[in-house]
Amino acid sequence: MSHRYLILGLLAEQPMTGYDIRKHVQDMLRAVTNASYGTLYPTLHKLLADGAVQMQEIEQEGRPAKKVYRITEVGHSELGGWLKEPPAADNIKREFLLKLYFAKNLPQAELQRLLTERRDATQARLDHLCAERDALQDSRQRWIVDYSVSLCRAEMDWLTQLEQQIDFA
Amino acid sequence: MSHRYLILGLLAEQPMTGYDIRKHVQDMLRAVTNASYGTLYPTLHKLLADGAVQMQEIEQEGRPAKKVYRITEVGHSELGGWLKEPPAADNIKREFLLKLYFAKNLPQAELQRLLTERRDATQARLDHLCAERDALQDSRQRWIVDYSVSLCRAEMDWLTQLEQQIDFA
DNA sequence: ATGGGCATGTAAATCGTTACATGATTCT
DNA sequence: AGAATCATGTAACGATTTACATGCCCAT
Repeated sequence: MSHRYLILGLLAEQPMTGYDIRKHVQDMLRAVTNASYGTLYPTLHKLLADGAVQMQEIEQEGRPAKKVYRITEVGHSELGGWLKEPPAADNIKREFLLKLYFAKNLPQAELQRLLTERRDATQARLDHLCAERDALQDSRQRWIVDYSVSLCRAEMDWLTQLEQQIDFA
Repeated sequence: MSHRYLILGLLAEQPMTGYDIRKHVQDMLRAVTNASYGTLYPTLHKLLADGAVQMQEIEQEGRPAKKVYRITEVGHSELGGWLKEPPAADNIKREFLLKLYFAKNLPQAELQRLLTERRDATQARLDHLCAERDALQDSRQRWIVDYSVSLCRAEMDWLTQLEQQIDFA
């Protein structure tokens, strides 16, 4: 997935800095991507060079100026074109699952640790999502969070079953 | 995720060709990665150069020889080391979700099409997984398939709810 | 004073996809 | 005849991560 459209779409809602975009990615769009600054800033620069976004430097007291980006007409039409195309298939890498798959080469204690840590991480994520969800007014944002919540819950249930199977084995 | 360990792990179970590995990825390990030949073959060559795997050319009648790879002691110990480390976080790209997030810039018809196509794809995947599951003897393989089934079901439920919300809006 | 949040970025290295190229066999 | 399966690979390109570099403010 090109992060180009991620940025364009976010800027279509409101002007933002690169830092803001990164936060949105971490907060709302975790289930979409995990883009870091190393991806985001260069893409922003490219978008600027292509005329799809504009940049305005805002002076701040006591800290360096920040660069606020906003989408242009060019950017809008590019976004529109992309939205109409069918989405690319999901691309997912789950190292955790791979280790589980190879678990027979592992002592039981290690296997249990793997599952426990996964459970803890998933639970933490679920808690965070649920807390976040209540604060949202925007329905689309709720859709995305609900998606993540559903998947987390499904994974928790699966983990529970798995742990039982392993305990009785 | 380095596909290095994926290959090592598969070869730890039985010797295979690059082609076989690719099939395993498509069949059992869809939820883990989607690596293609362009990743797999070069990684295999690297592993061979590093002495982590061995290669044996098997002549075949009526078709070109195939190259069967098997893991070495070096490879085993590298795999063992990797297995003990905590897994990297999931790395996820879901363009579909991103388009949904930006759906307010889209006419309702497009939105519905997006959801319908997703539903169809997910259902097809679910059917395939369920059929596959019944044929499995290996419990670890069932774990992975069960994981995928759980997530697919959760997504189907979420889609149903979403579609209802949109119809009444 | 230490760590976290705000805020920007770059460079190197690696990772991965896509599209191409080849060729025989078997199934429909 | 045409498609699928078996079987190998490469090259070009694009995407992404990681680690680094900088610097101020605020709270503990």
